[in-house]
Amino acid sequence: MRIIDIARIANVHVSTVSRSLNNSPLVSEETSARIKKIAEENGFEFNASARGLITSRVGTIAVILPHNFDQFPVTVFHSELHNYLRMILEREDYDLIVTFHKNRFTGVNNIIRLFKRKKIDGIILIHQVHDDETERFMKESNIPFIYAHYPPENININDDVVYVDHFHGGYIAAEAFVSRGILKLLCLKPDTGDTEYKLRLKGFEAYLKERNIPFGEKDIWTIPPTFEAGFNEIKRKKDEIDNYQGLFALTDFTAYGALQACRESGISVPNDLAVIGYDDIKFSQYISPALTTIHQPIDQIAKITCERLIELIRNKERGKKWETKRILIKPEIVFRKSLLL
Amino acid sequence: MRIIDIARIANVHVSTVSRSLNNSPLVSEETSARIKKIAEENGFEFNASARGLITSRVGTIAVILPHNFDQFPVTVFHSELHNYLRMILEREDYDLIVTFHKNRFTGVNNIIRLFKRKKIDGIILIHQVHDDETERFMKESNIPFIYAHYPPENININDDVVYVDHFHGGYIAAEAFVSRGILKLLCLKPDTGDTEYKLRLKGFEAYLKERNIPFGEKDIWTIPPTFEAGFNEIKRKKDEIDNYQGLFALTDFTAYGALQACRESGISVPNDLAVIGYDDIKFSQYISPALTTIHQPIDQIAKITCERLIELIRNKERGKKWETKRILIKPEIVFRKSLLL
DNA sequence: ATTTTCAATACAAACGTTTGCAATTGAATG
DNA sequence: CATTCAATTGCAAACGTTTGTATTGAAAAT
Repeated sequence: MRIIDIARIANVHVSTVSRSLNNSPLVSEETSARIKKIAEENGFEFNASARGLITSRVGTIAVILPHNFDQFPVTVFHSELHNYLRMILEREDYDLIVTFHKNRFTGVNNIIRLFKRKKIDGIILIHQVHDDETERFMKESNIPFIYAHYPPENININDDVVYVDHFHGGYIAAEAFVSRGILKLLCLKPDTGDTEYKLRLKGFEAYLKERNIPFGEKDIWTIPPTFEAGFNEIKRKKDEIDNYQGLFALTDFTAYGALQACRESGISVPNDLAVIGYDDIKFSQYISPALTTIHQPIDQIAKITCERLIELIRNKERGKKWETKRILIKPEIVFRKSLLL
Repeated sequence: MRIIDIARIANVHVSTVSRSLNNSPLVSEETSARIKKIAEENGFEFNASARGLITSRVGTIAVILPHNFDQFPVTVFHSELHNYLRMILEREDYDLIVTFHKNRFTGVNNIIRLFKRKKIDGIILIHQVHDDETERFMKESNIPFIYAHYPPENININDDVVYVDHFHGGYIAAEAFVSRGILKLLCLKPDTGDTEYKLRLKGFEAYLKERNIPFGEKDIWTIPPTFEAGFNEIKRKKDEIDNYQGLFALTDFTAYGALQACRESGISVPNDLAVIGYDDIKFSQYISPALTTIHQPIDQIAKITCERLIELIRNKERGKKWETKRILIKPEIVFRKSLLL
């Protein structure tokens, strides 16, 4: 069923059908109603190829993921984010293509390729695109795009971005400890140097400084962001642990490792050592003891990102110039067993 | 850059360029080489819309997921599967559109809609499509499709399917217990009635029967497939647990709950009670004690599914009739702490 | 009664490919 | 030297839309 078939049935020209189905005001009410009825009855759907050929609008949004596919906890986070994005864009009738920045086999830049081939309507970047080629391409081809989740420190000042306030996350973690009289604090920090981790730590330190609570370099242990690293570090430095009352793990997964090491070493959580994680991966509520942690509002990130991107796409369609926006989401702490409310 | 631009540079007709870039034998070696060089230099990509308009082949495969999006462990499994699928199809230069069977807001059947609009090349179904409308549509429109992961009992005998041998999974679980002299066995079975669970149980029972090991209705506890249900059931029937030496949880997540209940109830795993789960979700290696479980070879499922689907697509393109195939993958047991090797 | 205006509709070109068929080569055959 | 043939290449229609412009007919303005 094509619009020309509908045209024949309705006894009008194809262009009238096209206009009707696209809600153009250039068709009379009755004609349009008649056409829409016929289309409805026949389960008509536009041929996206034909349409895309002319309009370059194909009803598809691309999500670009970073390439650390096999780093387990990262994957969980991205999958969740992706699921939410899909749910939201479903409502708007957009399809979602998920891809990595570069094809690992051919080395081809997927963003550029996708856009050339399919005329993607918009792009959601879940990681920083560091290379100039891509950035230039996106700017030149005027594709609406938005960064999601990553802190804007890494991103061009003029790009749109929706991000979580990692500084604040660290800040409220410190607050949670201190307000409970837990003052001798230790931090497990990933060694990957990502900005988000740095910000979490800065927020943490900022609060402690405000309250004049001693916290220095020696209280920051830098390790890989893995279960194993968390486990080993706590086991290895078991003796030093006795000096601390609270542990802030900058990612949940390290916290799990630490928790296990504590159990095996006879350190009672939260009595001997209170623990706060960061991320609120779904498993954190099932681990034992259930982890108190800073919740990353994935659903919010997804929702706001989509809304903003769709706004950008609409702006572009109307040829409207737009301001870039940086939208900030405040994380919250969720209390469980590893640090009681 | 369009093929006509390349044609001008190469001083040939567009049709020659098209044929060259599509590896048609109707172009001489030198001409073709010249054309390909120019295309390469200019970073040429076909316009998928124009191409799709004619060929109905757009380089897109759709993955249809079930709608239990928010059931956590299910999501993890699907996300992993999806990730693998993406990796593999990336190599073949297919894009992946992920969608649910029906749009939850509009009620529109996404499979039918997608195919009408975009002329999807092939479909991977991660759940059973129960409704006749979809099934009829797929058959009539001759779309290559394949079921992945679900047991073929639910699926039309004439459809392609790649699935895991759940029966065998149950069988080797029983074998693992029995060969270690653990004979008084309990099974935690999900109450959802999915065929895969039934098969796992059947395999389990089959082995026990072979060995004349008593195992009856009272040894099967039927509960929701959740962490909480596993936890509560064990806590509630704590006294009865003393009669058992081994627990087979038909899904890892229930096993996690059971493990936690054991810890809180002073039941030592694996000494008092050995535990085997099913799925091998990534977390099973981090839970404490690490879970011995039946591994679902997600990577294999993904790989084989893709290979077969691509074969189906090729067959269709060549107008070849093909036999349907049912491909079976054997799961394996992975030993950790909850039942020692 | 004639012209102007306007809403509604029709016409036709364009989007970038693919592909059956025709035309052109140059060489091989009779 | 005329003919056949195969290998290349060119031509043009087709795919299903969108959209600027032209046409229509009737109402409004002169």
